[in-house]
Amino acid sequence: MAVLGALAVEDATGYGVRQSITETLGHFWHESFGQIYPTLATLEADGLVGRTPTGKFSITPAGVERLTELLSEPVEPTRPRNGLLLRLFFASHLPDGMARQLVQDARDQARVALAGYGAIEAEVAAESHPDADHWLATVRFGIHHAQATLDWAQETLVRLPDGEG
Amino acid sequence: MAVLGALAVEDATGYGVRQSITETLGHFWHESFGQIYPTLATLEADGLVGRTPTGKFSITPAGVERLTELLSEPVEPTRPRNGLLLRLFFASHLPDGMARQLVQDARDQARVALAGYGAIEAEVAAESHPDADHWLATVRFGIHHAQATLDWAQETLVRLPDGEG
DNA sequence: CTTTGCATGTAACATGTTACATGATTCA
DNA sequence: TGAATCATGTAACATGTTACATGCAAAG
Repeated sequence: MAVLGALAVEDATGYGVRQSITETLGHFWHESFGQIYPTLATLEADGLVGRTPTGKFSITPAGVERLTELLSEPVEPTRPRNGLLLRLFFASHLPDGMARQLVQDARDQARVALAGYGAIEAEVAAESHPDADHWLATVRFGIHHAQATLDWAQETLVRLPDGEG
Repeated sequence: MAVLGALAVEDATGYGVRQSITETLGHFWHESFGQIYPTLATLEADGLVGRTPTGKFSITPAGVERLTELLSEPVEPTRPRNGLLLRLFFASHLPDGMARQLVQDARDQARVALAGYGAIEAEVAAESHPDADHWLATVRFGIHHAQATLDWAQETLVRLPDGEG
């Protein structure tokens, strides 16, 4: 889905697909290197992607159809694995002060993320691409959640007694 | 880490460990069935857990030490896989109205989650367990993020033109 | 002329899920 | 007595990551 989607936006080499996924979808999706090339090979064999004269991969009409099909499948719920919350839950077994440190780190990361999203938001808004509305929606999701983490961290730092485990 | 942590809270059978993880840690952690039993076997072989006379697993002093060690390891960043945002990003290839539907579904789920968290929050606050502060912090995280999803969904529904792909 | 980035791929490894198999106990 | 829940485990399968191997091109 991610590979076909990336190619639906623009033609690219396998390397380029990976860059698109890392840079553009990076905030909400990832694909490892070892999956992209085999996937492209399969897609090509199935006639869902072809090659341009310059050697780039290019999505075919059948590929576009398949993409729509894939996107229409129900969203499968993600299984959570939040290492921060797991540690916080068992914080009584953590060395003194470490729980607090973890929350501070999360706060700092949220601040950085927030700044990054702000830049992307401005960029997308300026571009006026036909898909800008949807792209903006994904960025706004990131902003809301980064802000939530920031608010939570600040609230939690007030609530957790200083120097506590 | 999750299995040792669960046993640090109370003795349990393998089945019970799974229940603890599903019910108590469920909002931020999961372990599949096929992992818990092999893990328990390894932990027992390593002397990190033992058995009570009633057959339940019980964490040993060495196990507690190991738990602290594990919890002290750096939080490894999770690789994102957000099916909702992926679909939204490529929404121009989605059938008409489906993007809107996805956001509405997310909003409804966030509302349900929020109500659930509220109940848990009240419950934890009432218990006055020594770890209540930390447990509350994890619940508050869920509340902040569910609220973020709710706010985002409402904002997005206003921004996305009606009946749009 | 050498380092960085572009480009392609594979194979070994690690992780994680599902389905199956089995049986005891409890409750209606 | 039959269904649901408790309880334990394994084996096949699916998924996903890392390290390795290779080579070209551009920039400094």
